[in-house]
Formats: sequence, structure tokens, C-alpha cells
Amino acid sequence: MGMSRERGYHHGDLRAALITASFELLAESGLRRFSVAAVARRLGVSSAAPYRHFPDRDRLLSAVSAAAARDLRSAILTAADAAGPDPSSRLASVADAYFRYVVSTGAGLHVIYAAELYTVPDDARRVETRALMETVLDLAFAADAPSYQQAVALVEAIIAAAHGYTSLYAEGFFNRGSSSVDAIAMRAVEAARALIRAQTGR
Amino acid sequence: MGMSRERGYHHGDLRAALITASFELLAESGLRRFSVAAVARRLGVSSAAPYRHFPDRDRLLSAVSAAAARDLRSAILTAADAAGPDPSSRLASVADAYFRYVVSTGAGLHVIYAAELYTVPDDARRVETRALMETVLDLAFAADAPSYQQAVALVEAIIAAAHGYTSLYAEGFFNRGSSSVDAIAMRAVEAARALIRAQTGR
DNA sequence: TTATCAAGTGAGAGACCTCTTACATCGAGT
DNA sequence: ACTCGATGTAAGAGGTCTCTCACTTGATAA
Repeated sequence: MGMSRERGYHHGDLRAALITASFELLAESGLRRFSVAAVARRLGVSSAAPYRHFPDRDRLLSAVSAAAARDLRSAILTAADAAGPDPSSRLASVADAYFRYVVSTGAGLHVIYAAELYTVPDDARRVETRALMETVLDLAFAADAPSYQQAVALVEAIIAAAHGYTSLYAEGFFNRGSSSVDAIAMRAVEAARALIRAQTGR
Repeated sequence: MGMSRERGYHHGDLRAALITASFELLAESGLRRFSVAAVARRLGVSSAAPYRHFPDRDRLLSAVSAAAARDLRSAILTAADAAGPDPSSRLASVADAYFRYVVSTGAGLHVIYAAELYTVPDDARRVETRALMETVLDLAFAADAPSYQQAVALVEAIIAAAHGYTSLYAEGFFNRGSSSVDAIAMRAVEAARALIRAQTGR
């Protein structure tokens, strides 16, 4: 089988396609404009079709959230490896990976941890978000975080900074001056480094 | 005159009331759920009434954005004065003021600098946002920012961190453990201090 | 071959939103 | 006293969204 270009009555793998198309929609229009109907339109299926695979809008978003957590985690692992052996650099690279991932997909913390999704239970999502946090925590432990509590605090600080830069970038806050993705990513990493130094004494 | 409790046919000062009610709605439900109709309902006026004062939804939001910028600026000035004479402390207090203001009003950068509002021209809003940025920049200059560019970068870093903490808090990211407003506000300030140290050498 | 059933479709109910239009009310100035 | 303009209302057109329902299609397994 496999998906043919000209699809017939059946799609082939609509479930996966819905998630992928949801990412595109999020990247283009943000969470505010996200709708099941728009995703269906984008895929050229009827607006009822998605409901064969997800019982409601929040469950679709929840699946997107789980996929985002998984992909972000793998982006973070890749970035850490690219950052070399120094534990501080590896931890700081989380900011780089986060910023770039969210800028390109539109699916950041506001999607992954969206408060409105806490009402729908979704084990897959819980597993993925937990794995994501643990991955980042591991990087913090490796970078000499003095205690569990401080590791958590450090991770939260780095993520807050990265998310802040991402939001500001998305809202066009940096419009004048050095506003390239690379430039802002670098500044997010530098902020992360400053936070790491402040808490681990380097 | 003055607004009577039992209002008659006319409201008294609907324009101002719309802005106030918009803040309440934002604080309760966020930007995603914001609607002109809901604001009108909250005030007990017809859903057409707001359009006597604002030509469309975006212009109402724009006025809210301007009011938020003005109020936030005054909150920042108050916080800076409360922080005492030390310039670094005064600058770091921006993070505290930002976090507390947005948590209580729901109107943060995502409202004040909302990308979707850039299409509607609004001089009042432009003036207020500019004044806000200049106020914070002044605090950065006072704290030994080495150059204009670095002052801007430092301010952006502090705001990014504060906004990140605010978003994470709003999404319930801090649910377990020390999640009180005061505790998170303190951590936002400490992040700001770390960023200031990193860029000014204290 | 044929029955079955997962996964499509079209139509639409019901909700809500933005914004318009024609009309009602009332305070202020002459 | 009267009128007039600013500010309210009721009604509704036209849009989008979520989700449901009865029906259709076609891949698969007996």
C-alpha cells in the first residue's frame, strides 16, 4: 500500500497525517488559530474525518503535544552531543535546541504543557513529557547541580529563558536590529550560560 | 452624574469599563478566549455597544494593550523605588514587577506586543510601549550597561526570563513543589540578577 | 467470492463570534 | 421647551467551529 499521491477514498494513514498537519498549522498560525476543521481542510479530507481518529479537539492537540515532547527531546539530545563534552555547554545547548525547535514548529511549552490539556488524560503524553524533563534534568546533574532541588530550579530557569526568547521572537519583539534566528538563539544560549554559572559556580 | 449602581439606558463611561472588563476577562480566560461579545456580556450591555467605542475587536485589544503598557510601566517604577538605591537591584526588580503584573492581569508581552495588533495603527499604544521600553532601558543604563546595544540586549534578556517564568507559571508548569507567586517571583528576580552580573560584571 | 468493518463522506444541529443596521433614549446646549 | 448628537438596544446576516449521524467505500480475511 503506502500512501499514493492521488489518494482514493481512504487516506492511508490519516492519524499520522493529522499530527503532521497540525504542526504545520501551529507553525504558521499559532495555537490561537488552531482548529480541527482547518487541519482537515489542509489535508483535503472532510471535517468529520479527524473524529474517526481523535474523539475531540483536545485529544488531537494532546497527541500533537506528545509528539512535540518526543521530537523536542530528541532535538535536545542531538544538540547536547553536538555541543561536545563540556557539561555546562551541553546543558546550555538546551536553550539553543528549544529555541530552534519551537521557532520551526510552533509547538513549545504553551502546547506541550498547555493548561487546557490537563483535563484530558493521555498516557502517551505523560510519558513523553516526563522523559523530556528527565533528559534535561540529567544534563543539569551532569553539570554539577548541587542538589535535586537546585537541578530542577536550574532547568526551569533555562527553559523559562529559552521560552521567553522564543515568545518574544514569535511576537516580533526583536524586529529592529539583530533579529536573525541564529543571533537570538545565541543570546538564549548565553543567557543559559549565565544562569548555569550563577547556580553551579561554573 | 457619576456611575450609578443601577445604570439606566446609558452607561456613564462604557469605554473605560470595556478596557477594565477586558483585563478581567484576560486574567480569567486568557487571550484565546477573549471576545468582544464576552466583554459586553460581563458588563451587561448589548453586544453591539462596544462598537460605539471601538471600531473592531483588534482596536479594543489595542487599547487594552496600551493600558497594560502604561500600568506595567508604573508598576515597574514603583518596584524600582521599592528596591532601594542599588542600580542592579532596581533593574532586577523589573522581573518581579513584570511577573506579578502579568500573573494578576493576564496582560503580558503576548498582549502588549501581540503580533496580530501590528496591523492596526494606534498611536496611544505606540507611545505607551515606547515609554515602557525606555523606562526599563533607563534602569539598565543606570546599572552600568556598557553600551546602548548591550543595554538593549540585557533588557531583552531580563524580560525574556521574566516572561518565561510567567508563561510557565500560567501553564501550571510549576505545579509541584514551591509554586507560590512569591516563590516564583523571587526566582525570576534571581535569574535577572544572574543575567545582570553576566553582562555588567556586577 | 463475498461479508465485514475501519475509515471515509455530506449534511447539518447548535454554539459562538464579529460586525451592521435601524431604531430608542436621554443629556446638553440653545 | 426643543432638538440633536452621542450612546444605547434588538435583530440579524454571515462566518467559523465542534461534533454527530446516517450512509458509502474498499481492503482484508473467510
